[in-house]
Amino acid sequence: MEYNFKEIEGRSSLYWENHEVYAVHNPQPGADTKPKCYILDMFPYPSGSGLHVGHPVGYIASDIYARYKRQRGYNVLHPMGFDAFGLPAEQYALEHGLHPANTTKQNIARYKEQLYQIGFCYDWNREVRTSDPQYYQWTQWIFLQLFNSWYDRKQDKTRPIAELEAILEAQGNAGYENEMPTIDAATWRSYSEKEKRAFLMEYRIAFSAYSEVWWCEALGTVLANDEVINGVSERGGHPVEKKKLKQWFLRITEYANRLLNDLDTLEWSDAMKEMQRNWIGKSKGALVTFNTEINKPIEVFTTRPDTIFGADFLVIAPEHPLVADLTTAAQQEAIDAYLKYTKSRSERDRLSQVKVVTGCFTGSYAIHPFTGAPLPIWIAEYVLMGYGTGAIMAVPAGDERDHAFATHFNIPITNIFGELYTGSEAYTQKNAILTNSSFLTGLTANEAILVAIDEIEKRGLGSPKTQFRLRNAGLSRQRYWGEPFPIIYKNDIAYTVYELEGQLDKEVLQLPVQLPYVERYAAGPGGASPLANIREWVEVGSNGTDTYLRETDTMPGYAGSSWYFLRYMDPHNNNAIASADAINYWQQVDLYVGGTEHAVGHLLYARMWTKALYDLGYLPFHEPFKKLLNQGMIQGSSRYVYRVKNTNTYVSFGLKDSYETTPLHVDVNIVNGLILDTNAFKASRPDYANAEFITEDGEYICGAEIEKMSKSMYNVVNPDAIVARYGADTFRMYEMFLGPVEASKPWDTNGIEGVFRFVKKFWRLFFNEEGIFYLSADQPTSDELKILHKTIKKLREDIERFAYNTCISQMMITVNELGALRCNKRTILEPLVAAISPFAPFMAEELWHLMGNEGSVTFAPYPEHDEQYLVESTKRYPIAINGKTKSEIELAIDISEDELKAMVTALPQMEQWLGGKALKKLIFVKGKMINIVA
RNA sequence: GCCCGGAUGGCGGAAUUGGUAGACGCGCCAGACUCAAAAUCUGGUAUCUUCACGGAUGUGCAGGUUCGAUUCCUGUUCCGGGCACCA
Repeated sequence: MEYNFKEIEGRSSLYWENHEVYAVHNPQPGADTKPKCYILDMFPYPSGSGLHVGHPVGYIASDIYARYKRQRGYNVLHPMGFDAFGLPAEQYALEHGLHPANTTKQNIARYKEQLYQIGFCYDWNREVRTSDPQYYQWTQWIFLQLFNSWYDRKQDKTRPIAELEAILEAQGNAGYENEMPTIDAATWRSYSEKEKRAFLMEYRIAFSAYSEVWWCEALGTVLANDEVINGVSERGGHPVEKKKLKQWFLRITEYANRLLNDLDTLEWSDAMKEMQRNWIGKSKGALVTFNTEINKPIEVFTTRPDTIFGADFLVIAPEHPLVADLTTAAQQEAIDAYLKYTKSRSERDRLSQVKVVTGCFTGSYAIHPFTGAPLPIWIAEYVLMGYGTGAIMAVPAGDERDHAFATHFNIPITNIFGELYTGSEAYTQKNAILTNSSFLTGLTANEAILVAIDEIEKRGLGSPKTQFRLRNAGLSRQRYWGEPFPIIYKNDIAYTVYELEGQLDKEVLQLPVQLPYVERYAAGPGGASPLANIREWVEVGSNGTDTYLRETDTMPGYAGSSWYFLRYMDPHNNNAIASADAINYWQQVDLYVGGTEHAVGHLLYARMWTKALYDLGYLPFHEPFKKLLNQGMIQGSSRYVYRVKNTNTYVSFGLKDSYETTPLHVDVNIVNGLILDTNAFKASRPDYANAEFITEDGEYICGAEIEKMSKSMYNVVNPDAIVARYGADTFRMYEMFLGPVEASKPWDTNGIEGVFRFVKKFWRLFFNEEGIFYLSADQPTSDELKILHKTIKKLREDIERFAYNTCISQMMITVNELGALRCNKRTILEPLVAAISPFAPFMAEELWHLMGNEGSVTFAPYPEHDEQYLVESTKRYPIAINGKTKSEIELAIDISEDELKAMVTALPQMEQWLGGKALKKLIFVKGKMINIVA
């Protein structure tokens, strides 16, 4: 029987479905069961264009591992779902008038169809969609936990806000100030409800605060930072302005240290950990207070307190609260102009244009805390209010930016590095011995830092301080297609829906707070979310004295994706995010597979949510993803045609240099290798219909280029077409055969033929010359056994290290060797079917049943190798002269060194190899090689 | 600028701990089968040199350590990714 993948794959799919082979069960607590293994893919955002061949790489890699682990006896949780809230769907809705709920549903259906045919062993009963109210009620629930929590810095732990209230009530906040002033219990008790709520807001993990957004009047919407380029909108180039809005944030900065330190416990790539470390950006330094002429002190943060005697001026951010006070009348006009300039600049602009030095003198001076020297105070855009204290002491001799600034504005520079400072550029290394630095003179940086901080503290000028680059995460979006906040403002004070119980109708206060249906997605008044337009939804009640209004912002994409791995454990639970039993059983994700583009966003937020839920007692673990595997990108291989200038004639690649041509992308799907299907080309676009070709030997040869796989390059290859032509098993294996999972590599449809041939050869081993399924019951030979056991050993080793490309190479070798031996013995082939099953599950399932086995090959134990079949009696040793291999010799494996030496030195070629020189040494590494040193 | 990763035949890649560089596949060449093609099968295929046996060179480049280096060290070039006036 010929290998007919369509029939085989249809039958296997049906079998899996009818027998619910992929259903995963949570065992009863305490039951004696298999060990668990949780293997997770980063769930996709279902875009309108479907999957291309680059998307499934990670899914196939994790699927192979999941199937392997099942065959090794694990209870494997391997689910899939959809990150279904998000901007593109809303943008599409704005442009086409289609409701995001509908387009999202359609896109998901398409994705599922594509995923289904590739044969992933997902338990679709556990599917989650972040836009499903049954799902997002728990996203809202977690938000409420975060709102109802604060961070206890002493215990380094998230605690319920009620416990903070009890502390305030009993003793005030002494010892628990965080960023707030100290108050005593009497003061707290004297506060009004509004004052108390405002005070607590400064402690909550999920809190609200004023913050700026980019508002674009012409587009009628709020824009993200990267949608604003050079002060205008990316789409359409419309003017944008900053608007101050009250927004929700997560106090992720409280977790900075733990997020940093716990990286050491994770099996992630060093690159990935490093990216997170950089993002968190811990730096140690000191806060130092500089008094000013007007007696309003400025606090600066510095990582180099050792260079304090080199401080020649201060720079504060344009947004610094003291700017107005410090500006003298003479400088007022210049400062106003500069502030106007910085207002027009996005933070991205301010941080990216490194070469341009701008700034403005306030007219005031600060007083150097040690020398008493007057230091001019400047404002400049390179100092950001959001980092440190928004003020720096500028040390031009030791900092490049400060140096450029001082040079640009002709500010005199104090040299504190002796000859190491040349005057033309700053000396930033820490190995200098300080000069001209009072009590620090003669010390190196690392010594001086300690001495300086000590002295600063002694004189009450400041204190050591650790600063993080990480900022609190914005949780508000002025958008429609996201989770509504379960928050209601009673007389402008934010309350959770639960807190208002008894004051409003029950339905209004229930989770989920449903996203209402809208017809229009345009922004609400003053840059508010589209939800603000729906008065009947927003205005949930009024009793004459109190007004109740819903929060109209929605949550960003990362809200739903920060905890989805928990929901898969118990996806239909209506009483909790997942039952405690389910969470205790499945625990951390053992293997998480996804792209590096989520290095900081998603992975950092998910880690923070996990830590908060752990602190609050909902989880028994504080890191979500134990091992992380990053799949590389699949690049596209573009094809070009060369149009002769001002004609409709196209010249083949090899002849194009004789003409003046314009290279044009041509759809890779109408090119076979490099040969263009000229008829398909003519049919592809009306303006190509009359195209003429200058060919080479009758063929039109295209040019080729490796580029990103994208629609605009016409190099997108759809997996559906590949599966239709070669079958899913071949597709799965070819994706893996291309190279290591982590590496980026170009897609080349041509190469798939090799894998397709291999699959057909594997299949043919099970059929006799008449095409009848036939396996022999004969005893296997030692050669056959050796092939089998060598293969099993290699497969097990390579699967464990995710080297699937070499697994497939090994199976190709195996099939070639068994084919040469015409081996059709059941004892050899049956274990091979089980062994290939993770890679080619459809074919394996079919063969498994043809061999008369009951049940699915999915649970067939993965074969084990037996060393006894791999023992060799002899070994072909390479003989090298001075490290260069010259010859080979076959020797008994257990030969002694003396025997070997006698044998080798007696070889007739010895004289020639030594070339007249004496034998200095003979190196023999047992089982490896022989080296003759002359 | 800083941090991380990488560079091996015409192409994708292999070599797991310092021990026969180029496994496996694509492509290409030759042959078998065929009226022919497709499919399939067999053999060859790093480079230079030699009629051949063989010899020399060879893992981005320049050095070093070692009996022996794709692998370790130093420097350097190029490519990819991330971060970026972060005080």
